[in-house]
Amino acid sequence: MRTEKRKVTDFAMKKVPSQQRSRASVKAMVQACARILEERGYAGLTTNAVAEVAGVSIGSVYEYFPGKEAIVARLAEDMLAETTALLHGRLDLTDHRHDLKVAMRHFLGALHGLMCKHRRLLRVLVFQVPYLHQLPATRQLQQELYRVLQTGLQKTRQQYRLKVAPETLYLMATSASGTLIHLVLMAPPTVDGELVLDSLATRLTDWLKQG
Amino acid sequence: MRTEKRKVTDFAMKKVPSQQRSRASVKAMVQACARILEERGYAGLTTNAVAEVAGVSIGSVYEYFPGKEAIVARLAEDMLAETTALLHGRLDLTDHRHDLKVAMRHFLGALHGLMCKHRRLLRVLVFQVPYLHQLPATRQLQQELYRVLQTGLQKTRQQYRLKVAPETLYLMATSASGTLIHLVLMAPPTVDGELVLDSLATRLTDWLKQG
Amino acid sequence: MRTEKRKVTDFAMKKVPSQQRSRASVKAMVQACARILEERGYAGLTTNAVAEVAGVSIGSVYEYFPGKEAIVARLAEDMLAETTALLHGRLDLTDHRHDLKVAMRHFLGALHGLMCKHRRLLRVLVFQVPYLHQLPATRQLQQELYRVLQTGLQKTRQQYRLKVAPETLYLMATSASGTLIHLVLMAPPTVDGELVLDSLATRLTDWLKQG
Amino acid sequence: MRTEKRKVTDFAMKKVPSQQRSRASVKAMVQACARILEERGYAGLTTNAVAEVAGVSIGSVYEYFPGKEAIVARLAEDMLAETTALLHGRLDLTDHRHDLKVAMRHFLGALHGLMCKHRRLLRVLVFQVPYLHQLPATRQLQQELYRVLQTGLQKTRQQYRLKVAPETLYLMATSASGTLIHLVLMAPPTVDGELVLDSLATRLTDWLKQG
DNA sequence: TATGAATGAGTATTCATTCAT
DNA sequence: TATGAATGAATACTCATTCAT
Repeated sequence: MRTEKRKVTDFAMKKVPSQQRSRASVKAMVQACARILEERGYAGLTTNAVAEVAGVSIGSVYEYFPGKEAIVARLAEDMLAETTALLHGRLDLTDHRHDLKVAMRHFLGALHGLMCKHRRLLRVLVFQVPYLHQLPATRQLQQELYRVLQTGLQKTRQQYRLKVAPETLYLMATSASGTLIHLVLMAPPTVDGELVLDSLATRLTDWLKQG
Repeated sequence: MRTEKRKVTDFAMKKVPSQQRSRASVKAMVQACARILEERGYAGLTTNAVAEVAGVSIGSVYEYFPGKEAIVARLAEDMLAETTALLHGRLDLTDHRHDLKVAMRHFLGALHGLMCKHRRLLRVLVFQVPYLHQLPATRQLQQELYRVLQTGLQKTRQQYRLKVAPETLYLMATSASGTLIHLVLMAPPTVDGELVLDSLATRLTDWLKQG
Repeated sequence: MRTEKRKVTDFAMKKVPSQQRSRASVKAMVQACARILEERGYAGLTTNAVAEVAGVSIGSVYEYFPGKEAIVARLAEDMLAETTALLHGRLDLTDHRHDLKVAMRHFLGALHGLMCKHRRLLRVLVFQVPYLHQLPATRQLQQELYRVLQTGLQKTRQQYRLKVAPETLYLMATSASGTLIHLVLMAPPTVDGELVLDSLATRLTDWLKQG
Repeated sequence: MRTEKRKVTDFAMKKVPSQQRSRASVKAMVQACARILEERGYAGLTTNAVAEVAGVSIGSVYEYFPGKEAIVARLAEDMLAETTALLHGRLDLTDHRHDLKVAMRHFLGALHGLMCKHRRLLRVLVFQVPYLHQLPATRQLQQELYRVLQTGLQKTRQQYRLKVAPETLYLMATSASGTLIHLVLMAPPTVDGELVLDSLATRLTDWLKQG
């Protein structure tokens, strides 16, 4: 029997590990996936490589994941969780500050730090994974960012009696994230990140006050 | 990208060999397929085995065939051609004889001989190949057999002023082919094939005269 | 210690289930085997699939069976038992009737009905299971059929004072079973099964009276 | 003689086509490359596919390119040329206008139009080609953009007596290109591109006047 | 006994690349 | 120069079977 191929990327895990042993295995696989992406790029990510680096058999990989795409999806989810946790923490900072610009700077700095920490991995995810934007985690991250920005600014806005048009908010979000991506992944080493962040925070704040 | 599997058995060749070299390669692959089926059964038929036995690279196999099913299909076509050639020759015999029973006996004998020649291969094709009845060659063979029988008997019928109901013809065909298959593939060695063929010819002839 | 390359298939159960629960499990496995064969063909029959469909663990499957071949063998035995029971019942019919043709028709009808009931399963068993003819149940079934035919006809023969040569009996048996197989598994839907059975019964009876 | 495990990608053509026919072949290959990237993604780009779609032999492909990376590089160069030509044209517009904001809007609109025209191809290049940022054309494009922006604004600046810090220029460039990429490749269909461009032009102009 | 996590040999298939014609 | 047949290393994925719990 021949088999026809059709693109039906499946990002869900086949089975959720319940026992302790299997949970450790799955964790090792996801970590192996991250390491391989960093060191060899997406072209170097093979299921066999994941198995080898994780120290499990290839059979075990397919026990839990339908293919490497699902491992990447799981990795993205872990990164999303880390980011979300951080953002929520930084949001509190926003609340307690009276200076909008300082709060903004903190927010950007936190994001920037996290992105730098995973720079190599991020570069591969952004520039090489063909289905990154179909990943549930990616969609959630975008929503999350938007929500955090909106909620955070809402309070500030009330404080400052600011009104922000949705258009402006969208522009701010893309402008900020675009600049951060650019800064982290593409800027030449001569560029001083801290200065760019300062400048970005200033611009965004001004923008906001005028929007 | 994951790929979904759907049963879409493809029996057609990917490419028809045009150059002499490639035609020799394809022939070697089909012969290898036959040998492997005989010696290891259908479970032993792998594309890698075909390549190895044929003395070509695995890449060459996939150059011409989409999968092993297509190689089997091609083998079946070659066997069909051999059978058809034989039947047509034997049909002439039918024409020149005046004794219906003798003609029938010759016809059955010829088929039986051919089947015995490929006994091992036939056994595997009939009892192990899951898609044998979907093969174009199988359908053609059935039609061919039916046609040969019909045409051959038509002349005899005119000679003898016999009338044969379609129901009877179907029964004769299945009865004959069933018995032959049984005789060639399943009969214990104690059974005397020649006697069975004699008896079958007699029965069929009587049947015909009464039908 | 001989290690054969060619696996020597083992059709026997490892352990006979004694407790009620074990027997239920084994029954579930065999039924799962039947369902899978019907729905996915022999290529789809894996020990893991059997375990899943049967709702038991893969470990339990190997507790009772040395491999999937033994499960198929067990399934064949169950089918043999069903067939034997039916045939014996139908044989009684033969005894009480005075018309040989009617009795023969009943016999064929009963067999045909049973085969139709398991048509899909039968098709897979006959055309895909490589070791069907090595199965104890298959051999027994053949013997049983032969025996039933012989015994049944013996009485009839005495009644009618008929004498049947062994050659004829063999031909009748293969002719009948071949036609039935053809009718159930390969006939186009345009063929009227009842008519074919009528015709077959007539022929066989005539045959018998002449044999 | 060092043999690197990690293949050192070669982006240069093996041979520059001199004859007319060769030039047509190479053009066909590059166009085929573009079509395949659009329709099948980078994973679908194989040298064999390029040859087939271009209607040339696989041997010819390797006659001119050392591998598919070089074909992509050549494609990128063609796109660079198209972009450069357009930008230079739009730059003239900037010169002749008195309203900075309108000029900026035209500039952004022109870029946006070009990007939309190649949206599918651009998406694959940006998000799937692992070596996009190593491509000579990519580096040149960045320089070109920066240069155009700098030159264009220099004149405007003189006109308006504006002074722009390098930091601000960098921020403007990344902010603009990031927003455009986001708009063209990632924005949900609900986003009104024209409005975003208006807003972006306004912000950049204000930014400039304050910088 | 029963479970199911883990194993890894084995199979199908692709695709960059060479080279005889 | 151009062709395209041939190669084979590399990759995805399955499934029979074992064994610690």
